[in-house]
Amino acid sequence: MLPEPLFKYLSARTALSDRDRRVLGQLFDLRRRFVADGTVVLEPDARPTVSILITAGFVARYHPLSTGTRQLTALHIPGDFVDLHGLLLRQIDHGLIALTDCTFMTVKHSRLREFSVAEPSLTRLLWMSTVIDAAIHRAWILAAGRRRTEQQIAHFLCEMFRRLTIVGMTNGHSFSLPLKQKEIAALMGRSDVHVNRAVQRLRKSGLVSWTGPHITIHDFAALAKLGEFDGTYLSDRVEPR
Amino acid sequence: MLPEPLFKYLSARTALSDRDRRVLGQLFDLRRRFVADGTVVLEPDARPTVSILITAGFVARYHPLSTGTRQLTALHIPGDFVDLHGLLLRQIDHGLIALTDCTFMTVKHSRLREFSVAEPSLTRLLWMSTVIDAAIHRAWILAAGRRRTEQQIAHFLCEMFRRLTIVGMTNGHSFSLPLKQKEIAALMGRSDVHVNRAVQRLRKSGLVSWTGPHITIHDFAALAKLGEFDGTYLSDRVEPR
DNA sequence: CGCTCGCTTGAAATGGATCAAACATGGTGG
DNA sequence: CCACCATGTTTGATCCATTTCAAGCGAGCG
Repeated sequence: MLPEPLFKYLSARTALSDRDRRVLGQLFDLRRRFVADGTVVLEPDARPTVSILITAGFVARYHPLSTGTRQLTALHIPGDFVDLHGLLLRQIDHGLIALTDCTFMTVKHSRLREFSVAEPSLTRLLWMSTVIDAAIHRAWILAAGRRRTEQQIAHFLCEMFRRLTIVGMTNGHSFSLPLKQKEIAALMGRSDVHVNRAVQRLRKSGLVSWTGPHITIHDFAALAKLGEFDGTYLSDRVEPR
Repeated sequence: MLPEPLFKYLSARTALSDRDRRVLGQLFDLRRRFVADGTVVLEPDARPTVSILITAGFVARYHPLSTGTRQLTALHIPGDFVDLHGLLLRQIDHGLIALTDCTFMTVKHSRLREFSVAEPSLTRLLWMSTVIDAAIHRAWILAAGRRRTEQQIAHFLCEMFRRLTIVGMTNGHSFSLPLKQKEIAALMGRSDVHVNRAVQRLRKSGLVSWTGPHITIHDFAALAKLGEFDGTYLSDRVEPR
């Protein structure tokens, strides 16, 4: 069966027929993979032969730094194909690390290659998902260039809220973001101390409640304005393909 | 005929047969497009029906800011397909602006869709080019995050040198980068004044000569070390597909 | 010759990094 | 049940990177 989060991810962007669902579902290997919080899912110089779909948990792309630490450059959630890149590029430029306990499904690259011959229209949907990733990257470049960390985090919260909503992981205006502030800092490319202060300022502004992993956005419009968030790049609307 | 820069771009990543060359070449519309420096090639909310390949000149992706200015988030050079995104996503989240006089070739989306049915293997090559774009974006997120401006620029120079070399636009250790410092600042997400000072420091370090658009890298290895540049993400090696 | 544009310089204000320590927590073993 | 530890969050102080505003410089061009 087509994993539920992927179904939601795709359904938010295009109409899927029953056949599409069935055919896509047949892509995946039967065995699921479970990994614990903190596991390196893919080493930076690996040459994987399978692609990974997240069905539960959070995963980050990381780049090793000369200081020995890692900078995170992307955050992936259930429904995200984290490693289609490996199908197109033999050598991967980054690693993947689980930020929570996770469940994956996998697809063999050989299977994906057959699929691209047999199902060009559905293949374009997978292609689309990598293009959305790129759009998200550009939004992050933009946000990183913006002046205040507070705005950058506001933007990040808006994005996560929208992405999590698509896969059904929000509850009203609330959602769970099981990341340490240190990890958020690594994602924002800022120091953890500074991120902490920015978070506190956001809380004081009354736009969001944020205790531990539990986040509630009280005023999405205002938060979006603060972070200059425009969700167009997430392409979450139903369109013909 | 297959445009020369695209041929070089692809050849650096995979082996192309004569047939591949011919079939790819037939993708493009016969008419070329010429646009002048400063032209907005694509408005941020456009819904293009063609994709654009750069055959000459430099193009940037931009995002309008609330201040009325534009931040640039990517720089594209000859051989780059700048707008395959439009094929996969109906609504574009950013604009394209010519930073120099440019020449383009275009492909109709309808043509690309047929192509993806008829030529799945070559389609994966186009897909690959969008995945490389994403990898470049991640490298920029990284550079914008933890690095000082000087290092960020060093990284940028290394990347441009490698990318321009692939499409045959370097001459020994020299190349032409016809961008104003203001535009480079917009790409780096930094102020123009600060970029200027960082450039001066780079010049003083003796690693590069840089007068106007003319850049010479005297010590690539040292520059790469400074900018923590690892070109893996550009995937410029010949690999089977 | 004077104007414009892009590059350069200076000084003041601020955001963010870094180092170091205090303050929660929940979890563990005694 | 409590003392203790580990982990994550918060606070404070200092230093440096970067922005902003403002003005000077130089080359190319009508």
